[in-house]
Amino acid sequence: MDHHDEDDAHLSSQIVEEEDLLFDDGPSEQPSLDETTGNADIDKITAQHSDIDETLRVRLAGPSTSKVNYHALQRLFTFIEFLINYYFPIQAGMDSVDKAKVNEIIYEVSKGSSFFENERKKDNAVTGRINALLSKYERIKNDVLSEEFIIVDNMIEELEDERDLNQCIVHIDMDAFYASVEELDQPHLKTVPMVSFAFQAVGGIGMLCTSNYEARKFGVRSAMPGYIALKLCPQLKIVPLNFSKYREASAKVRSVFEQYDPHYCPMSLDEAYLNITEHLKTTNKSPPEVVVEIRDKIFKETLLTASAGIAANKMLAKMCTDVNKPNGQFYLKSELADIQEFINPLSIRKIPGVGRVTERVLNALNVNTCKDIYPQRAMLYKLLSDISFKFLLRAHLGIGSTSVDSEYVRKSISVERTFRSLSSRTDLYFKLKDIAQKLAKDLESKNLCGKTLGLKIKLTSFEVRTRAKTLPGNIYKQEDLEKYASQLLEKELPVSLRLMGIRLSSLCSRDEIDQKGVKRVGICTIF
Amino acid sequence: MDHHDEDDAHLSSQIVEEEDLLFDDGPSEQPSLDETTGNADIDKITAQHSDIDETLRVRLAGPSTSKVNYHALQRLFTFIEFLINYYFPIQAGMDSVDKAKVNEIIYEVSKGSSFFENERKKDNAVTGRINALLSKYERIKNDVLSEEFIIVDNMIEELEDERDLNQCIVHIDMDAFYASVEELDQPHLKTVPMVSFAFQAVGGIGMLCTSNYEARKFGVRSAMPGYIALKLCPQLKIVPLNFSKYREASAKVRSVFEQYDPHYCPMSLDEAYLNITEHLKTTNKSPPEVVVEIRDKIFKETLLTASAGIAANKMLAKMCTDVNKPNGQFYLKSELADIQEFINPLSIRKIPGVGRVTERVLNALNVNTCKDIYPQRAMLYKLLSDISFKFLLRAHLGIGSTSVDSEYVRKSISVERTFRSLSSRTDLYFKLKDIAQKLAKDLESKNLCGKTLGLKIKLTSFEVRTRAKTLPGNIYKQEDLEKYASQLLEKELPVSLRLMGIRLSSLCSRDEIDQKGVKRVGICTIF
DNA sequence: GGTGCGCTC
DNA sequence: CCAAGAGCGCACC
DNA sequence: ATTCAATTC
DNA sequence: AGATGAATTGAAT
Ligand SMILES: Nc1ncnc2c1ncn2[C@H]1C[C@H](O)[C@@H](COP(=O)(O)OP(=O)(O)OP(=O)(O)O)O1
Ligand SMILES: Nc1ncnc2c1ncn2[C@H]1C[C@H](O)[C@@H](COP(=O)(O)OP(=O)(O)OP(=O)(O)O)O1
Ligand SMILES: [Mg+2]
Ligand SMILES: [Mg+2]
Ligand SMILES: [Mg+2]
Ligand SMILES: [Mg+2]
Repeated sequence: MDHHDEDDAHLSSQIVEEEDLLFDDGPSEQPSLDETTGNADIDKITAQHSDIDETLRVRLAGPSTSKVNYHALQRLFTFIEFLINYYFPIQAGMDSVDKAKVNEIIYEVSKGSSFFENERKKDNAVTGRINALLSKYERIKNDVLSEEFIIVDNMIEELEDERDLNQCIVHIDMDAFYASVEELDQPHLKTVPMVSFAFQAVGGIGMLCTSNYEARKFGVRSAMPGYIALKLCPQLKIVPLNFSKYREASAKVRSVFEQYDPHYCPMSLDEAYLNITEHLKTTNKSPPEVVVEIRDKIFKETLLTASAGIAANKMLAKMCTDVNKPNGQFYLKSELADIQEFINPLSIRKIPGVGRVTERVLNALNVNTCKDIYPQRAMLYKLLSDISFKFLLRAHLGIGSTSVDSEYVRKSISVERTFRSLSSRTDLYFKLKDIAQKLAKDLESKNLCGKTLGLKIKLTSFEVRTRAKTLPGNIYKQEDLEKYASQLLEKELPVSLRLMGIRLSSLCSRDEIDQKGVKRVGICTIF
Repeated sequence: MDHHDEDDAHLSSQIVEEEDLLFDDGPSEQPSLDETTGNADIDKITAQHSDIDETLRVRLAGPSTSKVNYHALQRLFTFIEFLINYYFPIQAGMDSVDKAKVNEIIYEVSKGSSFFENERKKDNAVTGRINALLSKYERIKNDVLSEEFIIVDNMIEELEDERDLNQCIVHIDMDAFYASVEELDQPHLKTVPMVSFAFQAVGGIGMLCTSNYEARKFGVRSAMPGYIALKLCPQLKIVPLNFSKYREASAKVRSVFEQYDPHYCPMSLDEAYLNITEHLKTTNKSPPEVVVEIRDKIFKETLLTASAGIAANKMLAKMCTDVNKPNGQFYLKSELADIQEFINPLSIRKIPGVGRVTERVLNALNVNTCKDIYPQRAMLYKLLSDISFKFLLRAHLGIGSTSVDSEYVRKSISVERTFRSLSSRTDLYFKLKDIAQKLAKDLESKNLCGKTLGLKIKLTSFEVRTRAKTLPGNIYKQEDLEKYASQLLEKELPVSLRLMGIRLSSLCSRDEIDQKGVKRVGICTIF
């Protein structure tokens, strides 16, 4: 499991400013976008659907949630039902359209590739984990577990003490951020031709960073390789990234946040938490009215739309943002009953921190929606780690952190690159040098050094390995990074690689180290 | 009935270029838009709903169709139903929201005004007409009418001869035209604050010409007085008209039409028919592909969106445009079966030429949707005029004119003005002079003169009267217009008026008349 | 030909 | 308190 | 301290 | 044929 979000400890990956991801290596020709080749006999593929590898199919569909937006749908349903009853009682009938078709296409197009085989391996590993869990589950599922129920219920009481319903937390997330920024300069991308955005070009088009809502209708999503996106949507317009533009837009947005909460906590270029409790005292607007105002200012400032969630804590606020996603907001009142009503029907996948693997695991344990957590609590307590279990309990109770703070201490820094597969030691060492150089530059600009050096390699089979060494003192120079990384690499040879990366952790500011790299004793240390 | 559209005779009101509607009379202060006064206790009004005056309520709601878009809804239903069945079997329940509420508010706000009383009078008149029809209907409804069936079925055979399925007719209509043009210059109008557009200012805000789709959610429509729109939507942003901008945009759009059909037939600034049969021979694109291309060019040219319908004739094409209205298109294949399937479920109100009165009449005769026309054909034949009946038959059969031609001969020209009520003869004659002057100017610019002069007056009670006189020769000079109009007005005095207008018909070009105003003999006359 | 009405944008 | 303006067609007289 | 897997944007 | 990059956290060893 993960739960890097939502702890007392600071939210993970808070910043990720995605600086200079414009590469200086590799063949930097613009990928020819008119390459509308291989238009895919999609219908043929679609026809022959089989049920085997269903879980793989789902996994291959990528990490994005999709499925169904319960609350938004709920509103739609009531409105539709009203129309139906009011105007005519209608009866219809049809079968599958989108989701399954998209998954099927991705599956067929992927089949056979190294990537595919590696994914199959991972999938099998998950299946193994699940089976192990299930056999434990089988053993206990008929037990009464009265002791466990007591323990858990005490635990819940303790967690309840964490609950703070007095803060008004807002989560704001720009809609299709990079895509929308591009549309500002090229308004024709907004409509009929649907666009999306290439990340990098090694051989082909590379990976997509995001897609506009037009493209999403075709199943085109973040983190999808370009060539698959083109199968799903041959007209797809692909445009290269312009980080500086996104950073500019982000700065404008943040200047608005600043006005409502000077301690606002940015989570990425397009996303932040605000605690508007204090601001509310200065106005007689209601929370949703304030948030409309914020989004309005953002729009006036950038011509970009944002969505927002308003709730008692960060977890709930984030979940609320999803409810009315493009260009909408959702206000969850800080009442126990409202919170329960909101959380219960949601798929556990909507909990931030529950991804596709955790979802599969929990589904196997008959936990599909948040309301399923409570009746299964004793069983989950026995099967999951303490941290994971408490994470789920908090989610089910709608309890989360309310601390919104812009202070941020980086814990690691890294550079990694994918390339056409290499095996020769000289080629590898050459690449490694580039990577070390880039990392050294980054360390320089951030005035950082670190004691733990990590090497990451990805085999051509997509298997990933990491090796690390904690050194006696802090390093930051290119030559040091290269030297220790090379030592780690040496032990892995011979290998055929498609990626290498270097990471430095156990960081500290260079101002704090003496010449030998040993960290000076902090002034405020306790002796 | 009407049926000015869809005949062999040219489509009515083809042009209506809405020239210089910027008034030179009346107090031309900009209406104070911040006048957010009288914010309406809407909920109070809404609470006390009663069923009396239901038809009046509907009438007061204004002429726009609204109700329900069957085909669009059908698609929505099937998709929603799929989601429901696929993800969870849900049951909901709710009551009235929009339509009824809007009608109720309009009704309550209008009640008591002169306008309201006049509308009530008209409504009663329609009720009377319907009752007369119904008593005829009662007498014959149990007859077998076998003769009539035979006659009608022969008529249908004849009409079938008119059917031409070999043309590809496209109807294109810009979305929320004036509103969208304004949004180009003021993009912030696009979203949260909803906008709409004032026509004229006498005392208050005047009439709205159109509203953007945001405003339509509140029930704000074309031809609604501003003060009612503000009750429905107090945040409504009202902006004055800028005809020159709309004309510019229209010209750009038409330049696109020109490329696909040089004989395209504009029906208004934002609307035209094209016959793309010839164009299709020059490409291997399908009709919908060509239309996507057209709409795409329009967008690239103007940044405005258009909707389109593609079908075998003008009537069907126009109906198709409505199916996917904002920014969409619908292609109806030119197959008998498809046409029937398309037409049958539609409300008769969707037939262009069937307005709110005809709808009420037909509903009273148990004709609600187009498919009801056929079984009722003998009855309708006996109750309606030959022209009206044939009009309905054609609509039901999906038969319509395919002639698309830009030639246009104007049949009348007029100027009319509303003002704060006047009664004194001197005031009235003074106004009449202004009107005559404006008409003389228009006649000058179009090089026209005419033989029939009409006076239109609207009493303060909203009762409208027209008087006309056909003169021995053609006139066009301000003094002549004024003289004859004054003679007609004189006979009506004393009256208290809110509008006067002068119309000239039986037109001909000034080049064709001799000095006495008598039309010269046409060169091509047959003797 | 004159008048009223319905329809369209 | 507050409901447009331009144009066309049909029905009836 | 090391490694791997999961998660997020 | 073609499947990112930066960062965090948790679990296991
Ligand atoms: N997997 C990824 N790899 C690289 N960049 C990503 C990835 N996912 C998202 N991003 C970048 C591009 C996005 O525009 C930006 C913000 O992400 P996110 O808020 O999740 O989606 P989005 O803003 O594009 O759409 P939306 O928020 O409307 O769903 O972060
Ligand atoms: N009484 C009226 N009814 C309709 N339109 C009118 C009226 N008076 C003036 N207009 C003008 C304003 C409109 O923008 C323009 C085109 O009308 P129309 O195509 O019916 O609506 P629209 O283009 O505003 O919206 P949409 O076509 O999306 O329904 O004609
Ligand atoms: Mg976003
Ligand atoms: Mg985001
Ligand atoms: Mg329009
Ligand atoms: Mg129109």
